[in-house]
Amino acid sequence: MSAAEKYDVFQAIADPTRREVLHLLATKERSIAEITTHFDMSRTAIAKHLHVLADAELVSGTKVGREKIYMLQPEPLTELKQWLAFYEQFWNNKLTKLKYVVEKEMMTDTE
Amino acid sequence: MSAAEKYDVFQAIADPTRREVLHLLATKERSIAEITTHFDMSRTAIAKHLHVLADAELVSGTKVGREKIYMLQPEPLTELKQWLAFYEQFWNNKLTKLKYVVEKEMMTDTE
DNA sequence: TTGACATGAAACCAAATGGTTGTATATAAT
DNA sequence: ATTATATACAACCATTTGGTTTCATGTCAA
Repeated sequence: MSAAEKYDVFQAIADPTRREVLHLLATKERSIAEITTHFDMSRTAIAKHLHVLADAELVSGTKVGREKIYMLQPEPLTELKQWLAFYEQFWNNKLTKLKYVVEKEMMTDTE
Repeated sequence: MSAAEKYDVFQAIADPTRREVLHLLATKERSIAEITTHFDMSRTAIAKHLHVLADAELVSGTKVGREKIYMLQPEPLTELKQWLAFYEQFWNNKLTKLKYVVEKEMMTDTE
């Protein structure tokens, strides 16, 4: 069961419906039908979204009887976290500069 | 100059070219032409990507002479960070379990 | 002022995306 | 055995996306 790797994490989370699905699966495992009840679209559409998420390995599904139960697999989000970490230094710099300015102002104001 | 808000951060970073553009702008401000030299596509295509990024407020451009200089605006990434933070608790749980196992092994190994 | 340069904007296009409906198959319940 | 349920899969469709080419405009340099 290798990943076709057609979709990566970035693409997978780009769609708001898929983010909502992830959020639902964060609470607990759910069947396709159960997930569908939370949306205003067909079961097939949701199944497709789940395939995209599974392709990005953000969820995994196992067949239980006639149901397919999907569960969250958050590991691939580490890639996103690492990507973000690189940019954090930039907005942290801004905050640092701001903090410096504020503190300087406080000193000149109060003394 | 309000945001048309057609694109959000999630969509903006979904495209690998746009992520590369962001990475380039992290180093320094650059003109459209300069950015284009790093890619194998037309200047117009890059300009479109920059519009998407600008729409998501991840970059801003100012005209200087006949050039348009774009710079990184990392602030909207905080939204992404917050989104991620929610899911971190899940994979942290897994890591915590792993850490526990490792430490337990170390103790039994070294003492 | 004339030409080269940098961009803007419009028209166009193929492929991908996000949805639908319809049909088939496997499992559960009566 | 029959019916209802849960899903799979294929075909189809409209819109969006990511790219192109072409033409117009503004600015810099000679």
